[in-house]
Amino acid sequence: MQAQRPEGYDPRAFPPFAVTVDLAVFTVRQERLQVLLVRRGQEPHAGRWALPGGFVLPDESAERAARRELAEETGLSDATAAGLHLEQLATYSDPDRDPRMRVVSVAYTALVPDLPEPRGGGDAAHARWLPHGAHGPLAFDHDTILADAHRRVGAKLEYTCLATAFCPPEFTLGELRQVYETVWGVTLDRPNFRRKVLATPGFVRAVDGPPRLTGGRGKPAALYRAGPATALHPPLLRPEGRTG
Amino acid sequence: MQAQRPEGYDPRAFPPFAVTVDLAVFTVRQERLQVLLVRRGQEPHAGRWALPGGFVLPDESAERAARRELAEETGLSDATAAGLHLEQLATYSDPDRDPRMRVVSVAYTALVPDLPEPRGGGDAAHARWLPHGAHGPLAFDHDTILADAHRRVGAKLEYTCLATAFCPPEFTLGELRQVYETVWGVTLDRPNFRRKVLATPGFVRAVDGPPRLTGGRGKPAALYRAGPATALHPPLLRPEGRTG
DNA sequence: ACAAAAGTGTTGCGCGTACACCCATGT
DNA sequence: ACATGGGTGTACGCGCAACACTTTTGT
Repeated sequence: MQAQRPEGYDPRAFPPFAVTVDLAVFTVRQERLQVLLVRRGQEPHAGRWALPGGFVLPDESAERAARRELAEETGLSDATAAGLHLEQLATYSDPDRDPRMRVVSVAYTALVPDLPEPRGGGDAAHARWLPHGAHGPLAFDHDTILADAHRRVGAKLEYTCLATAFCPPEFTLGELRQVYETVWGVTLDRPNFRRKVLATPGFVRAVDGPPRLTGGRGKPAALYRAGPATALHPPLLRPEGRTG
Repeated sequence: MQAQRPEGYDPRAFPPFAVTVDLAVFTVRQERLQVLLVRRGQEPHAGRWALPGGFVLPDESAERAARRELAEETGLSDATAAGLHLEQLATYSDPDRDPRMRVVSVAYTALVPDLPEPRGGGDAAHARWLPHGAHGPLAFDHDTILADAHRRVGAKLEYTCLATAFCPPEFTLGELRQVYETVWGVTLDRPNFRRKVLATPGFVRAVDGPPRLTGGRGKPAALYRAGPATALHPPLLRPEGRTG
């Protein structure tokens, strides 16, 4: 980019771009995929739901801005939010995506476990979890962003160990399987899923202490923690055809 | 992002961000992976190689800016450049990535066939193909961008039909295999590769007319064109372990 | 004759799929 | 007793890796 530059470096000489971050935050809750959304109070798109987000400040990277916004919107402490999985998705730059001015937005995807309902500390008073798809059309191009994020998350479950990011620190294999089934919208064969996960070194580590717990009815299940592995080899392919 | 906004909409009220695109353009040439680079004439990083790129104009999206720059740097007509594979990679926004001012750059990856050496029409006088790795440290954070691009391309070859983007309109299976071997840095079993490609519906279509051509010594090979398929199922996994 | 690359055949193993079956708990 | 979910075992089949082998060109 810095190859040849038509004029000097007076910042005012460049078209005024605003740079923001948008967050597509997912969780699995009540056997449904849920998205963190805020309700817009002003035009444009007043009354619609939108992805949380905000401006990138002059001295922070987009990643830092995204993590800051994530902490604010979820109402978690910065320390807790620092441990959440956050990943850059894509940048949306259509000149008309915001009618007010030129806004380029770097979208991030976050995967969080089943957190308490966000009682935002001040800034994000009405950030709420909504089931994915159970909200009307979102503001701006956020429907596109959300669809891209969902596709990305579904694809990454196939070849990474990302699914543990949806789970609490200790979880059962049934809960982990629930993540896959919810995100993909399919049902998986329980025995095969179990073998697949346990056969992948570093995916999960068994908790040896009290090796069982109940999730309601049925036989108590062993507990596991996320392992050090990040990649999944060979991949855990979802049934049926492609997603794209 | 537009959820709550601290002040009005005077563009001057926002920190001055410049938004640019950087291009990681790959080709396979002489059995090597080559990258399109420009030499910097001014500080900072004068004399170093850098990725081609430029500013996003006020009324164009980043994608359009990238395609415009691609046409300029390769010296191709807009019509030809419009057919090239272009894909958003990621956005780089470290506050210190450019010492002059705050520059947020959206990086794109392009895969092109073995084009004639770019004799840039004016703007890009010294854009050149260099073998990947045969250039010193690049300017700014372009080493990071290039490494990310290479990793992305390698991964996408596994589960997409993208490899044909490196090939001319008609190509032999040997040339297609060369793409995989060059990008991955491995050697593939020829018979198995052939079967794998031909068994994937829509990956390639045989050219029936004059069904052979010579690439030097050896038996003449049948010619193929890229098919309509974009995904590759099941994937064509590279040998050995992961890339990350 | 030899090298080099295309194309065909064949075999065996690994892994995933699809089941059947037992175990432990709540109602 | 029965439903529900956890955990173990097993058999079938597809896909791929790893060869051997033939064909067609250039030198």
